[in-house]
Amino acid sequence: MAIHKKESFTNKEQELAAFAKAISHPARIAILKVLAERNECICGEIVDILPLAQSTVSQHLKELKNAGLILGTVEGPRSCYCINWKAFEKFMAAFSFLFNKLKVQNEKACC
Amino acid sequence: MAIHKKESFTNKEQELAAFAKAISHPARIAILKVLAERNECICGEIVDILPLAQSTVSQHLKELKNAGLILGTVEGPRSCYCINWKAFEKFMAAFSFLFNKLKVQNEKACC
DNA sequence: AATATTAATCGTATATTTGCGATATAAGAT
DNA sequence: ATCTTATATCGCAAATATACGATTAATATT
Repeated sequence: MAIHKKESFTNKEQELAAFAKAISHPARIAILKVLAERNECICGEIVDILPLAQSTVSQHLKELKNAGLILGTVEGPRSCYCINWKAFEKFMAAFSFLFNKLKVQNEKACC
Repeated sequence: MAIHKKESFTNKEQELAAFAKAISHPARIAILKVLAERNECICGEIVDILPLAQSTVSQHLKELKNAGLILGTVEGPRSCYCINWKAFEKFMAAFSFLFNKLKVQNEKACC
């Protein structure tokens, strides 16, 4: 790749892309689903549910956390995660804004 | 990676992830924006607008097309693209369904 | 027919992602 | 103090993604 071109795009474009990237893996979607189903914050449970090694799950959790989609706190020897609904709503709004706004304009396909 | 684990997840999880992956790059979001702004289907215009080489833009267009988010037809020596609103709506619905449905259940964060 | 224009594809270099085992860390239990 | 238990991190291998220039293909133009 040699040169990063992502910087040439707008902040909004980058933010939306980063959000999409965070949920662009089925494992991370599965994790979000588990976290959303139980209000109780889980962690090791996710490892049991997903067909992935503990280290891999931990890595996916880290990515989701870095993207701001989940919150995590240490509770003794275990970690408690949950969905950050606010971040989620923010991104959903940005998403809808970008594409619904535009949709009203034209609607019909041309090809 | 050696072993693909994506197959271990549900179809819905994979579809949603694939959709997210398609829009997980700022260049592709920028392309979608351009296509949505003009009902007229563009192609070479995108190359002029984006800070990327023609081959790179073509590659991004291909990915968007493969993901079903845009439609493309050849018009003589040029290609005409436009947004596939139906696919977009379908995925937006799946998206909202997955996360809004769950959101109603609990709403409050626990961490 | 020869040339220009437009876009797709090929080949290639580099970067990033994904996944795992091994190890480290940190707190609770014995 | 030692031993579990739970989780994060490190180091590595393999796969994918990103980007570009060069080439090809297909159609208009001259």
